[in-house]
Amino acid sequence: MQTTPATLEDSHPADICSARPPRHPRPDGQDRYTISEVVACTGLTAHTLRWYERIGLMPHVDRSHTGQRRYTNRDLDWLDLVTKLRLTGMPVADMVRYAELVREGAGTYRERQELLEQTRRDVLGRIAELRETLAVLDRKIDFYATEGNTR
Amino acid sequence: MQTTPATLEDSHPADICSARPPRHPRPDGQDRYTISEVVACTGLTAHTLRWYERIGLMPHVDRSHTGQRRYTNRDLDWLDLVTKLRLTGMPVADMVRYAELVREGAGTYRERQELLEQTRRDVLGRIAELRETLAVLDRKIDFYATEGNTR
DNA sequence: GGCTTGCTTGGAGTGCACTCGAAGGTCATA
DNA sequence: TATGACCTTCGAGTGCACTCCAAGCAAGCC
Repeated sequence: MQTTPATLEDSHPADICSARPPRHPRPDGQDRYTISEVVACTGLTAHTLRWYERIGLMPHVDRSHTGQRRYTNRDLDWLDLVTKLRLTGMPVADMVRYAELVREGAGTYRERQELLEQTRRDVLGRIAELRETLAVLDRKIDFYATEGNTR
Repeated sequence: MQTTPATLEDSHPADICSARPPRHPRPDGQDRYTISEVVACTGLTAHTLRWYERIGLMPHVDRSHTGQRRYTNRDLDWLDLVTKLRLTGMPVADMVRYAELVREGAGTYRERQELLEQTRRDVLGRIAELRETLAVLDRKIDFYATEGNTR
């Protein structure tokens, strides 16, 4: 697929197996973001970020010497995935399950694949539903545009 | 647009302005469904149907001489629309607003049109998001399929 | 030292969309 | 006429995904 070695997949729970255009605010090596920086670049709230960690949806985030969270680029990528999955309507519990599988290492590849394939089917179904709804909306909008202008 | 006269649009709050393939269980005239019949053909629960009425999301449903609900084909069409709008993620409060506009009559055509156009934009955005997510899922699934098989 | 800003924790609270329960009335069939 | 399924109302309860709060620690600055 690409150059990312499989070991990288398991070296840290963040599960970066396919590179996006890596628009990280800082290059790897200088990536120690405070929670408010992560808030600024993800749009999530600090409350939500801490809550994600509490429920096991985030791999354990690194801390500063005073105990404050320091997020990495990898954490940002993970949050990006979580955000996308959330948009599909995937329940948080299922995402936690996926996070657990990632933590368990390479032995769970098959199960992860199945989970994502199920999600993929859900997304396709959802898109189909939305298309149908769009058709209804278009008919109604057309009606209002036509009838609304003739009276 | 089609043969449905504009007056029909306002004759009853159900707002049937664009005909779907009218797959109604019974022809107009014999359309007096009990709540459990509506449950069977919409997939909504009786609780939800009563609740929709309580919060003003349903036009007032006809009653039998003993006070039991009797739904019409028009009510079924309205529920179909509501179900579709719900799938778009539209908040119930917004749907109630739309229902109010329908109840107010033809004078609200423009506002209804704007509301639906906004919804339309939301749906398009949602589809775009889902497509992006789909791309990420495909890349990840591909990774698991490839890496998973070589180990 | 005092002030402000930003962070920590655990637990409690919120808003949405249902979902259920209790108490009782109605209706078709045996 | 009696049984049981089905209906009514209103109010309370549930589950999810946050969202907020209080109390307290730490760092930077005047």
